[in-house]
Amino acid sequence: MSAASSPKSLHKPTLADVAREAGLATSTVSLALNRPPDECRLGKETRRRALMAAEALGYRANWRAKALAQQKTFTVAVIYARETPYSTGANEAISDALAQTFSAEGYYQLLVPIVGDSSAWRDAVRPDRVDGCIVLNPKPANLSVIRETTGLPMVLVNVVDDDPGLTRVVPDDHDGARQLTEHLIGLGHRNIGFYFRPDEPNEHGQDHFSVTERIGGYRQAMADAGLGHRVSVVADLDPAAYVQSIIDRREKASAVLVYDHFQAMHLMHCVQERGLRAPEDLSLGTFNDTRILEYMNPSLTTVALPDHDMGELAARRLIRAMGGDHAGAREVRLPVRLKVRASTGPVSS
Amino acid sequence: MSAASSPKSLHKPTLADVAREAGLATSTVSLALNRPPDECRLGKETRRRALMAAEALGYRANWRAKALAQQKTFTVAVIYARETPYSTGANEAISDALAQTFSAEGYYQLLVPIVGDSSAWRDAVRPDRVDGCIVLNPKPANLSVIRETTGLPMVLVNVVDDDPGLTRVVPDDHDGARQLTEHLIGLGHRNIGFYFRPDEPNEHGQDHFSVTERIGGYRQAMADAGLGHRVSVVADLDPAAYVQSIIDRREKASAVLVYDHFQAMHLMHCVQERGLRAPEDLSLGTFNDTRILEYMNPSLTTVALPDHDMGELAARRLIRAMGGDHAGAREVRLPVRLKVRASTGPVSS
DNA sequence: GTGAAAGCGCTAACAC
DNA sequence: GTGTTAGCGCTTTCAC
Repeated sequence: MSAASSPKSLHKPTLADVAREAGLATSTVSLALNRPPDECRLGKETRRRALMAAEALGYRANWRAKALAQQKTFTVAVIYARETPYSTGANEAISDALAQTFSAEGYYQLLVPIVGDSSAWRDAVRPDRVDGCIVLNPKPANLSVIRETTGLPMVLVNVVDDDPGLTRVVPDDHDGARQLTEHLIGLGHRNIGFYFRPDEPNEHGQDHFSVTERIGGYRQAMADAGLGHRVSVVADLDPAAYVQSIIDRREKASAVLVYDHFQAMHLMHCVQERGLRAPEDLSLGTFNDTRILEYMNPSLTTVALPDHDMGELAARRLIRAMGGDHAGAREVRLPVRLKVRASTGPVSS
Repeated sequence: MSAASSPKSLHKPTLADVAREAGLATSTVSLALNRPPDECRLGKETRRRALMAAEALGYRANWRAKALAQQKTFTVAVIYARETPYSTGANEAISDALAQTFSAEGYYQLLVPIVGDSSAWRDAVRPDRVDGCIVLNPKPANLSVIRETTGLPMVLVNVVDDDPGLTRVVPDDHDGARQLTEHLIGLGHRNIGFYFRPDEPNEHGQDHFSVTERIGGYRQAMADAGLGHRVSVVADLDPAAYVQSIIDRREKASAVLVYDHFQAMHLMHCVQERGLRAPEDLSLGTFNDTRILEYMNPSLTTVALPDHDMGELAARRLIRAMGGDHAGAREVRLPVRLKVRASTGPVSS
């Protein structure tokens, strides 16, 4: 009688309420509710009584209590950099796939923006708060902090890192750049540039790994075609200035790979503003396949990353890891696909 | 001695460990750790001992246990429709503001996509799981389900609804459409159309409220200018067909309001593909201010919604509501701003 | 097979 | 001021 909380009509029913209703012990009801019929020895009639009572009271196990008792939260943290808003452009399909997969598997997602001081967001990534975490698109500077986050199953998405202990899912950016470059070479281009505009001089002076990868693929394709001496990577001009340098012939380029879709759109804008035409005067190819690239005039040739697959695969790997299964390759590199559209054409000079 | 778990070096220290280390009771340590010095009567020396011990052991309160004991999770659910991926276009700044505000206030965000059967996501929105929820951009069909979610403080973002019990933060879409229409009228246009492409015939046949609002503002501005008879809302043609109807003169329009930025880009694409020029042959204005609209050629005139403010305000209102403070207007309508760019110009005929 | 009881780790009354 | 104790609601040994 001491701890017997009376089943006030507005009070959510607890396990104890159900047990009383069914005339059983709480432990018995708990078993009936959580274990598959075969996995526990429970009288058929007993089980039925328990289930009926729960049903009758509209019982739902209290999530908080369950989390404490089971030492699990069925929640994963999705850590992302605020500079590249969650699900923008490249991240859109990734995050959608994460959401789909995790909710299908009964996991909740805690959205954790990396913002400011690391102590703030590190708070969310603790074993008593989440069961695992996905790290989306981190820059090297953040990665080093994240790497220290011990004791949590973790999968990195879209990051190349040489720490062999970390599981990661990445797109084959290197190959994408190679494909795009070869496509341009195939169109007769010889003077092909790579344009990239760093976000901002960040503290650690390190760009996202994909910059390196894409430039690498570009260089290699150029070298393979005997055009190594024509390689030109420009990273210190704003789009308008870059276009000007092409017009002035200081920069010789009939085709340009642009680091990402965003910069490509910006560059295209400047190109047309200065009266150049694409692809007649300049061919433009880029990375990421967001739908709006089709709506540009001309529509943009781009390297499509396997966003959806990356998200789904990362989620599945994490779920497995949280289950204790750490098998499989540390780095999974997924293939990309070149989508040729109107912004790249034969060299015209 | 009975319940004294030995402080194994790899075991996370608990309150009991700290208490033992400090030679105090757990309750005392709990007070010292959680209450501001003035709010509780604790010996200066005692408090110091408690803090030192916690520090020494690297103690962090277990989140799960705290949640159970306090009946709070310091987590809010952010419910959004998967059809409009979280943070795409219009939502980008909203979700960023939510993230900023909530994390600054110590709240976690649970990301809850509305996908498929409502039972799946309703699971996340229970008082034992989260302390409150934000509902982003819901369509009427979902809204009715959400409305039943009882007992949770809730703030709707970007939805007009006549249920007086629900707090909501909305942009003044009606006024935006009015401003844009007046802008076009001011440029000499008389035949001004409104173009809108429904997503898909959804089950309930209801469009997002902003459709109604924007068309309403457009109609009103036309009527106010004595152009009521020229109102033409087209919703049953795809962009290409609509452009064709303009070329054929079946549709008389020298200017068009397009429902959103996405459809506007698509329409612009079709316009240019058919050899029309904007704004010379057709002026185009739209809604939502995502950066890429500037990169279009021509850049697009648009009605910018107060995304950031909406997000921040919604978060603050929810935090207040979770604290028990339900004061303030049920509907907060935030002003929008017209951004005139290159896609709208004087009528040329 | 079923039930009693001991936690999970913390907070909050209430004695002392 | 500080310690004792009783929960928060569920899971899970372990007797019976």
